Amino acid sequence: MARTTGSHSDITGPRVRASALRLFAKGGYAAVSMRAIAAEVGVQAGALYNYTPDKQSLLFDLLRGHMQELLAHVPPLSPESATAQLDRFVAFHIEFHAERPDAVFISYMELRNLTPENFAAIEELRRQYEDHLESILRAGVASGQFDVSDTKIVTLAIIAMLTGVNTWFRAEGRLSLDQVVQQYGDMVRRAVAAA
Amino acid sequence: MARTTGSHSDITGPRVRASALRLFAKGGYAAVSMRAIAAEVGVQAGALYNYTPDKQSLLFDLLRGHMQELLAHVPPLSPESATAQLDRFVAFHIEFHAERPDAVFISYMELRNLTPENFAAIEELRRQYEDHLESILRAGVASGQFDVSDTKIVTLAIIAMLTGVNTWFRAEGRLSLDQVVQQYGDMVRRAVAAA
DNA sequence: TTTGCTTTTGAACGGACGTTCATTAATCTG
DNA sequence: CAGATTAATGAACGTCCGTTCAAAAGCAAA
Repeated sequence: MARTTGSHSDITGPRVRASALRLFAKGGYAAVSMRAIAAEVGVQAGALYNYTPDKQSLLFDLLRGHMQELLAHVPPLSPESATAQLDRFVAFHIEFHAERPDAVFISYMELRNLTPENFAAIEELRRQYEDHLESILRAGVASGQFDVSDTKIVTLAIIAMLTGVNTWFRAEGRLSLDQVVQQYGDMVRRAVAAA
Repeated sequence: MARTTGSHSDITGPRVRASALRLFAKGGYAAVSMRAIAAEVGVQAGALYNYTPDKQSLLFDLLRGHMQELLAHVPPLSPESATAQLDRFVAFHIEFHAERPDAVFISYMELRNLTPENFAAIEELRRQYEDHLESILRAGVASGQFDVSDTKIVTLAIIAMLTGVNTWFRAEGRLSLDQVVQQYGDMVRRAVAAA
């Protein structure tokens, strides 16, 4: 046997990435073999190398793609009030992350399995995202809407809190995503608002 | 060669656990081999099996030990004001976690490498810790000191925020641990305080 | 229908993995 | 000092790993 009937790179390529994402999220990069990914796609291990030069690139491409999509969708800074922008950021972060639990998970868990160069590239994208939120906080401090003594720390605290939603939120659970967004919006607003 | 001069289980045992903790935190459970742990201890791989029945037990014992120590040290509920108890909890959580970055790290990252039974045991300990914070929040709501509509969510949000400190805090950094505790105490207090 | 391109197979490579165990040396007990 | 106990070695087990590649087969254009 060799090429199989109906095989096309336009179909197999996305399936390779989807299976790798799912399996890396479930079992961890180091514990998932190329053969396991191939089995889910329905090909032999050798065929994966038509779609990635190696296993490391497969991981890196997934993380970079996720971070680039995150940056592409974050609501841009605007002349609106800082409070409105912060509300919008909270809603965006929770909703965007809720739609991509696997990608979010590996973006936090598999950083240490990147080569140093690949790690640095992802960290740079993450820093850009953090800077975005910090800009909103700075604007609020400047306008007197927020009372925050250290915008860097509060940035990291807010992002950690929001991303934590992914560890427990289930669409079929007690609360709707909208309710979660409301609750976290309240907490964040109160944590930074000027008296 | 066989038994080496100066070898004692009282010495080697702790060194095995310390090396496993350090290497699991640095490289991940799946990526760290028994031979790598043995090399750091200074023995052959076979000698590790005097101290653990297998690799999985080594991981589980580290996680369980960490969670048990956490529960043993958390300030007990008291008749104090809820606000004071919450402040104390925030300080405790940040300080306890800052002292054990490796154990904290593997307790979050390596859960999926536990067998289902071992995972359930750790989750139960974690639940106890979360319940402790939620009891403080409930007490504050009952006394009118806190305004929190969903104590479960706020519990998870606070713990995620506090644990996030470990991802960036460095003792030699810009802020002292005391300053960090103050900042997070402020944020948490404002996020839950009644108007 | 032929030709060239695309896609996959399946075997093979060397190496690393967790774990076991007979053997042996060091240490402790009395 | 002798015997019992403890602790480690080092080789071996079967298995799986990431990756390579010649060969083969499906597909598309002429």
